[in-house]
Amino acid sequence: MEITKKKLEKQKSDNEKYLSNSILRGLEVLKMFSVENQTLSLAEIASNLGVSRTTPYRILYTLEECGYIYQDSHTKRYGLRPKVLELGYTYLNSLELPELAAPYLEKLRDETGMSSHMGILDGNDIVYIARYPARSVATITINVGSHLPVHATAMGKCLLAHLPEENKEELLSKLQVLQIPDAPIVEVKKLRDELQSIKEKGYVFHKGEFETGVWSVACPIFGKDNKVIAAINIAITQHAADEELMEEKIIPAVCQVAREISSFMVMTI
Amino acid sequence: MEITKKKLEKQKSDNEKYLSNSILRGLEVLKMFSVENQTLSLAEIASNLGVSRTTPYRILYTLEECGYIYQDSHTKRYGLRPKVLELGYTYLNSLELPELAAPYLEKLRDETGMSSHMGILDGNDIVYIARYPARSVATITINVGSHLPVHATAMGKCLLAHLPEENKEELLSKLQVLQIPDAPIVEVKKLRDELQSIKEKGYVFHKGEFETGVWSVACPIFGKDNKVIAAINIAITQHAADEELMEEKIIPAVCQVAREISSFMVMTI
DNA sequence: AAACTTTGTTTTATTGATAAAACATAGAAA
DNA sequence: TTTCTATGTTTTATCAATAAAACAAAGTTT
Repeated sequence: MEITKKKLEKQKSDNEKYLSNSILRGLEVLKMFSVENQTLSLAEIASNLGVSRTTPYRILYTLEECGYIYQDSHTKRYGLRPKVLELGYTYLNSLELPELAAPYLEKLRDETGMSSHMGILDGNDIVYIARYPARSVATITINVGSHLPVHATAMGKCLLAHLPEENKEELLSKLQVLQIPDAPIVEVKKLRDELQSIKEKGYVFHKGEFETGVWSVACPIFGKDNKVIAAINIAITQHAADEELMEEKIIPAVCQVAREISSFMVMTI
Repeated sequence: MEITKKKLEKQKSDNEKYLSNSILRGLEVLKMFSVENQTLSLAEIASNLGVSRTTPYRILYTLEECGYIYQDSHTKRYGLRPKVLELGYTYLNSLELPELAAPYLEKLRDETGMSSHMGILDGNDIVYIARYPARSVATITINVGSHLPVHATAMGKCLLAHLPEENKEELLSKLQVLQIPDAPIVEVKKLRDELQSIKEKGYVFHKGEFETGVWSVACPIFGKDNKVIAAINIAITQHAADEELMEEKIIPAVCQVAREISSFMVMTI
């Protein structure tokens, strides 16, 4: 009993000794709001955090005072304010990537009539950094800033396939250990074979799989030294998709635009 | 002496009693990174915060552990990671506004060859929520998420002019009290007259002024009940601008697109 | 090479954040 | 209505975050 407690304390002082609960929870609160939950009550926030209502009461006071959230004086419910954009945009603005690729992605969207995206690697995830939704009414709704497990998306696999061997293996073993919930199970051997064939073909064509109901064609973008730096894709809802069209027109179009972006990247960055 | 201290303590317990320093500083650290300062050292962050190095040391440890920042193992310097996008994009994704206006803003950009933007009101500020940069090389670089004082921009004045009287006066008095640094001095009487004429004309044409070297044409966007909900603009660097072109082509084009967006807003939202 | 400066990191006393409890209020159920 | 439950708010004891100081290591200046 004594020993167990000591061990736990030891672990804490090794791994979490400098973790700040206040900051952890403050950021968690900001991330708690979503398209589905645009407003939240104090009780909801407290329950989501798994703490008493005192803690978020103070956090919410602070965030409101800073202008990141507002409180409806009648319903007492909280919601995000535009100022939260300041937090992420400093990062996005520091990237040249989406800016430079914008005209190409728009062209691709207009040529195919489907939504085009760009994503980069962040740990085990693909992060969407640019998005040009199809002009049609029913469109794909994966937004800029979204994170998805790298092995669950066409863009992710595409990026993974073209990574240097050492980085690829490191990521694969991490994915196997984690076995991320809601994502497909990682069978490393199978995945490794798939990545090999992706690398040879130069593109990924997903018909459904993880992104249920979505067809997706992805290609890698290369920078200096022929290193993969990003991926682009075209996505369309399954019921609007046509296999022949995809094979004959869309895949070549995505590959073509990816090559154009890559050669532009090599020239500029 | 005694009394002064007591007074200060009283004030604190009234206004700041629930303010959390940890959260305040954590968010300040995230905002400290910029296009100019993409990486920062512990000492720089501590000095910017005006505190000892211990505090940011802990904050940075926490933010790194959460995946919002990284530390270069060699230089020891810190930088933002893509995960910070998660903080702001939940908000942007909850807005229909930029999504619905996108095709119109793109059209406007392509017709004029200049950068188009959309902004909304947030307290005393205009926040940019959509941006379509000109396809030319030298372009305006006011990014989505940027905040500017409402009376310093064409979009801001445009929005302000069409606000209901009570809200307008409330904002004007706030602006006068604050006298925001780096922004033009607010002479309420003069500004009120200007807003009146803006409301009659229906657009704002800025030749320079606060946004030095930038010409800008802004129009209001109206939603249900004819309430102003946003503004759009076209911006171009001064040396590329042409007064006759602006007057004859650009201003009518912006007004036309603004009307189109407004009538679409009334129909949909 | 020696002294100085700066930077990152660790330790400890003090200050501030948190949880539990108590309270107030409002809406739902009896 | 009365009771009950849920929610927001305030108070106080405990626990975590902070500043100051001390330390180690690297880079500069002398």
